[in-house]
Amino acid sequence: MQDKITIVLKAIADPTRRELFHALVIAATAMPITQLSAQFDISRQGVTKHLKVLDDAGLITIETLGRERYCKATPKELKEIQKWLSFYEQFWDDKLGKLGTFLDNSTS
Amino acid sequence: MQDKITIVLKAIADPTRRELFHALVIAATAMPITQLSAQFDISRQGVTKHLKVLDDAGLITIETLGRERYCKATPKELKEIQKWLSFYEQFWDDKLGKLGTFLDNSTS
DNA sequence: CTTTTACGCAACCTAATAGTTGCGTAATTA
DNA sequence: TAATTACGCAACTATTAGGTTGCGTAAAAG
Repeated sequence: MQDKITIVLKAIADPTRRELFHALVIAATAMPITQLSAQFDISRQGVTKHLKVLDDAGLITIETLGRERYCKATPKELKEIQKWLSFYEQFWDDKLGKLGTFLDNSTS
Repeated sequence: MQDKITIVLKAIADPTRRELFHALVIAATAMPITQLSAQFDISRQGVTKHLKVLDDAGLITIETLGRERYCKATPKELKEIQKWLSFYEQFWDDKLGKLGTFLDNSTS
């Protein structure tokens, strides 16, 4: 299977999914799928598929209430990316320009 | 066309490309394609394709010297992701739990 | 009870991705 | 000069992704 970081990165790599996620974050309230998809010009099913991907990545949570399914953003999961990035920060302003080989304690 | 952040995120969303990028970062020296691809169990052409994607994202640079093409990592471009993430940091530990609507000054 | 609404499931289409192999060519080595 | 090496280009294949439509069903509204 795919590892966590790959799932999260793939989820936010799609611009439509970033928009969906963003809409949920700034809404700051849970929103049913139909209401959410009204803001986008793709079909409800298209939105549902994207939400599935976001859900699998842990970036949103979905809760059923009656016939509606309320989605809300869980941005905390973005820390996964922050964690991945953190290893490379040390190389950003090439403080460590040409130092040969480092200990490889980071994953992929 | 796709915007910058999408290109960068898609580039690092693939595990093989993250490995290639990582290998170049820790090598801390430019490396010809064949030498680099020797560390991977996909074909040279497969590696070349991935390098093209990383190059387009600005995550590596490639320089031709004689018959060889030297690749080196340019991790600075990861700042693009950091920038995207920064907007959502404020929501991480739900400091701003249920505050209604915020100003939407971030992109997608 | 009937109608509408919100949804999931499944089938389908198309385009993009990750990978391959074969071949040509320019640079290096023998 | 001849052989080898490093590479790009192109064609091909299989799988995944983003999107659609149609249909069934359970909940809510009339």
